[in-house]
Amino acid sequence: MKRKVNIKDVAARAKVHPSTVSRVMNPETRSMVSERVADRVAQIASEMGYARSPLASGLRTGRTFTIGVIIPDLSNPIFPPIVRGIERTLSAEGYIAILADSDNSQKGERAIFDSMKSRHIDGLILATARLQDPVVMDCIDEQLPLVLVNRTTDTHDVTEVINNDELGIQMAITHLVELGHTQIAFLGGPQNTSTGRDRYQAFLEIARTGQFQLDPELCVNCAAFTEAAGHIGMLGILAQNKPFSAVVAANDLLALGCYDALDEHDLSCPGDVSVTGFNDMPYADRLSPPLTSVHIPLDELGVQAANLLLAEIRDYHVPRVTKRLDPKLVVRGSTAAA
Amino acid sequence: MKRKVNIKDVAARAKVHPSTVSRVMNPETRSMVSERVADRVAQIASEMGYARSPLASGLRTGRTFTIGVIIPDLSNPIFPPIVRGIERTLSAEGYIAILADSDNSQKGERAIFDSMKSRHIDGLILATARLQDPVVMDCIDEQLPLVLVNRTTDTHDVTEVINNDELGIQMAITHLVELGHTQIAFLGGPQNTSTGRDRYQAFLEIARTGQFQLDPELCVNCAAFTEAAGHIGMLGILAQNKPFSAVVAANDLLALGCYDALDEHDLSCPGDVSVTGFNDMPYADRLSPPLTSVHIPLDELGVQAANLLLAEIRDYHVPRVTKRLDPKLVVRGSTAAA
DNA sequence: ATTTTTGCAGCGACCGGGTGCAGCGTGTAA
DNA sequence: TTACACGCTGCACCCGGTCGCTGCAAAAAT
Repeated sequence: MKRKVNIKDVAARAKVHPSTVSRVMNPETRSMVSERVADRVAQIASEMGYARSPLASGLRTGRTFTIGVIIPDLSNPIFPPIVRGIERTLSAEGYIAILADSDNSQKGERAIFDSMKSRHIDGLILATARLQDPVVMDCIDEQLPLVLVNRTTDTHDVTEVINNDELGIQMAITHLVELGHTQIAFLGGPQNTSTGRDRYQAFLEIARTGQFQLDPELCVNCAAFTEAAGHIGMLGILAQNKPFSAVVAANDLLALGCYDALDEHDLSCPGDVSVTGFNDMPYADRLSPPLTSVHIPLDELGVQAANLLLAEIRDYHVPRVTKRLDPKLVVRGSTAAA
Repeated sequence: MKRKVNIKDVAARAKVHPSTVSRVMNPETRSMVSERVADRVAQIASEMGYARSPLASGLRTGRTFTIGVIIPDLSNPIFPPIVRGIERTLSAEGYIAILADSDNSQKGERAIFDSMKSRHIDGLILATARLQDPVVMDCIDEQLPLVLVNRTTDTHDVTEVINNDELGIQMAITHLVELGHTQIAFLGGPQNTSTGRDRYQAFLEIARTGQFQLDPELCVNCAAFTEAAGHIGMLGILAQNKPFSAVVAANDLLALGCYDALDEHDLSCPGDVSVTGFNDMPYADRLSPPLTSVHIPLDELGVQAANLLLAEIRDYHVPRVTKRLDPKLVVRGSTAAA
């Protein structure tokens, strides 16, 4: 391993004090050095291939230009686009992302968080939040900049970038009603997540406006946002032998599980039952049938989260905001007239 | 921000020298301290909530327990499972992954690599490799542990975990031949990547054994592993107006582009043309039609890559190996008898 | 001409741990 | 009783930048 050139090497060659080199190499302090000296030092530094060590400077300053990103499940196709948006935005500002998958476990999340904390991350982007989430409290206690993405919590005063779920559910229902559906089932997600709860609440809320017939027994909340859970949930709905002609799923993966359950009951989609998803995951247009879904600007979610976090890092006292991005409905082959 | 307890605080409370605490807290040096003292110090440290700072120790030792992971495109669905396998394996050993997406650009990859280098990563997992890749050379020059995953290079003496592409292509062809296809087209990938080249070469190789009719003009290599490129490539094949009844695509996304092109020519799959993909991306079974594809153990690819890297970190002089995992063919609805 | 201000670069402690070496006390063999 | 070995702990310096302070000289103000 070739020895790296350090600040002292540059200083010696430029016949200045190491601290002068330090000031030159740091954009924020460069103005403290006369232009003549600065240029010469910068020149020599680049000739010698000098690169600042974020480790050393981080040790002194407490800032590492490192951001933690915790997601619940990388194999859920909505997260890669979000992560990508985050990563792209952060790296443009000189930050890097350390990514971890909590595997949907509280314990895992805790361990990851501790490991990240010990590494002195400058901020955290959390996509795993439960409605009550100890990690969120910890961040607030320690004044660690935090942004929630996709999901939110019951804790106030946290910056978050989420989808407008109520609007999304509204659009799905309106679409189905316009197609003439009057008996609509709901396949929901885990109620300890904001996405699960909010979409469920929105469904109930809109039902109350009387656009369609609400049957509480046709509303089933699944244990997880997975195909398997959706499958089980949908079987539960079908087992009741009640009439319905459409299903609003709180998530695309649930909708896929729903496809399976319908298949098993020899029901066709959209012939017998129309299905709407939520998230518009990549390749939703390629599914069989192509899934009508509520499209969320995933990449944008990531970009905004990263930008808000950077703002909070620069000044911890910026006001906490909730960015609610509007989704749009993408109509495809899984919905048809009643 | 509450001040963190450091090694000196613990030392003072335990009435020992800081260096003793240091030795106790580091598993590798703990044996240098008598068991009595070690237990007491460890006890006090945990009471005080002491956590070692990887930054500080990294500065001294040059080891940061941080691994760089560079992938070409996180939105390509084969990468999330690989990343997940990597991340899971690394974190179990106390390492963390810093993830970056090179966006398929050499320049981007370079910049990311430099940034990672300056952060003193202990090793690098690269999924972006071109056949000639300067980053690979750099790693060797600097003796930075490196493992290539999914793709390989022309450079020797690099540890790599890749799929057995020849076997995969072989299985796809055999399947089609058994279905009675005699005129088979090939939709290849970029020839500056190993996966692009190897799959193409395998196709030519197997053609030479005479199992089917090879028409070089029915072999088109696309500019990228994307749907758009596959679409264009397939249109090129169709434009020749030559007879063929099956297409072997070097990648699932190319196969999707192929679906589109067939659609535009009012050809049905598998009715008029059978299509095989490669990678068996998540939800390939959900596509319309469900894609017959060569399944690669993606998660396992990541796990093995991480383990090999850890071995190389522990001892840089372990022999370089090439792990070639065997794929298997998953037959679905996109292939049918000729 | 003298004092005051201002700008610039040097100095050295410091961040939080790691590590070679010295010193010390005890045990053991000669 | 002396010599030597050995196990443990303390000491001091190191890693690579950063930053408050100081001193100095030139510029500006009086």
